[in-house]
Amino acid sequence: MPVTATSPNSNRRIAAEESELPADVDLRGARGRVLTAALHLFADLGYGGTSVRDICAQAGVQPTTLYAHFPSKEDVLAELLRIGHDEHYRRLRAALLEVEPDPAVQLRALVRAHVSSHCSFPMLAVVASAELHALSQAKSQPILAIRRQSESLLVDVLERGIAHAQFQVSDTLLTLRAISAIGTRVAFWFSPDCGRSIDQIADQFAEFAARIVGLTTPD
Amino acid sequence: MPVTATSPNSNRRIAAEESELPADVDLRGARGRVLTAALHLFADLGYGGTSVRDICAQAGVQPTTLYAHFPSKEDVLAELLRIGHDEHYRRLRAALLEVEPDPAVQLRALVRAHVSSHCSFPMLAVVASAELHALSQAKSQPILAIRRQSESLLVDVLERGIAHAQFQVSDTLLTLRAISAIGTRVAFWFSPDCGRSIDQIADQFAEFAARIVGLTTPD
DNA sequence: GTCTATAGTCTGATAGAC
DNA sequence: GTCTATCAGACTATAGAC
Repeated sequence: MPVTATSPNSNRRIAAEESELPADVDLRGARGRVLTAALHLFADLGYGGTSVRDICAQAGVQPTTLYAHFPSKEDVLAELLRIGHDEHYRRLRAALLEVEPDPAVQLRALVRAHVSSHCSFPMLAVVASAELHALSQAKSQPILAIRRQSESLLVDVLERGIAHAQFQVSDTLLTLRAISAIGTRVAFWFSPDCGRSIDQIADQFAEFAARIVGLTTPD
Repeated sequence: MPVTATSPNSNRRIAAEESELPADVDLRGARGRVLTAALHLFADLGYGGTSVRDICAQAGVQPTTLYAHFPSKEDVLAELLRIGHDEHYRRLRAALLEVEPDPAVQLRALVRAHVSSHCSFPMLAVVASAELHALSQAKSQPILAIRRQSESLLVDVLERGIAHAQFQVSDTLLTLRAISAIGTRVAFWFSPDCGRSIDQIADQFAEFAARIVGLTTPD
């Protein structure tokens, strides 16, 4: 397949134009509209580049209505990050539960879930990976805890694959970093118009992860 | 090697504490101090989270001195992004010129340069990958041009490797994205204290890139 | 819960002395 | 080129009516 859709002249940091929040988030009412508006603006302009007025204007409410639902602008970001990290962790865990306990199979399942989660919620993922630093230590702590849980799912699979001599890997941390990075960056360039389905991308990157740990594919 | 140094409780988006600018940047005088201060603050807090007053306070000059050297705060960011992209491109090109014209060798050389560049200038790299969106279209255009040049170096190598049937790759764009992502994310977690040297990381990730394109290593 | 009005602060940027 | 002084507007958040 040729190289296309390389987002040539735009300096937008996210290719996706639309984005959903996970199904369990209540989008009705002002609170939901504020969350949706904040998600779009934080993804596009960053937390610091977005004002409470911007969020409320896009949500179709007055600038003060935000404060009826959230203590502060920072808490809106914290809630979006919590939603995103929670959904991501649940998808990873669900993917693991669906497959047989073979490290190679589990690795592919985890990477597929990691990648498809970033494709399904690109704005949440961009905000999660680019705006966490805007949160105070106190508010980022529970989110970092979820992130560590998700990371440990992959670490455990890598370590089991290494212990079973299925994976040829000399440095677990670097392997973790490389495989994670591939998925993390997807959120920034994926768009439904990129010519590949989410499943195609997830399968391809699961294959790359398998190759990284030294699994060879029967062609 | 075990998993360590996973930056447990910090929500800083960059692990590196110190960062140099490339050697050809003049750090003497107020202009250099403003650039250095802005680099640290943009990397840590983002463009929108940093004020002109913050930059000048850290640089040890009065808030107006910035305007003697740059037309605006945005131009400070633009200059940092230009420096970073320029240095990155020159390192990629130099790496290519040093090796024999074999796609497998060239791929490893490019990835080593890509990774070591992000390790050597992590703050520049973080700002480049996380703050480009803060620039207006007009000011981001020349920077995006450099980025496309750098990207095409890797694309060309991938396409030659595929044409020579050395690489087993079915989707060039996804391969490009995966390999680029591994290097891009390094800037966010690398620190001299992470227990690996820049060369070790660059070599390991060059090996991962080789595996991704289907090259098998003679163990 | 949503509004109008606004407090108090910080913002990027400029004018003009030296 | 660096300073002091400052403008005009935008910022987050609050008070209080309905």
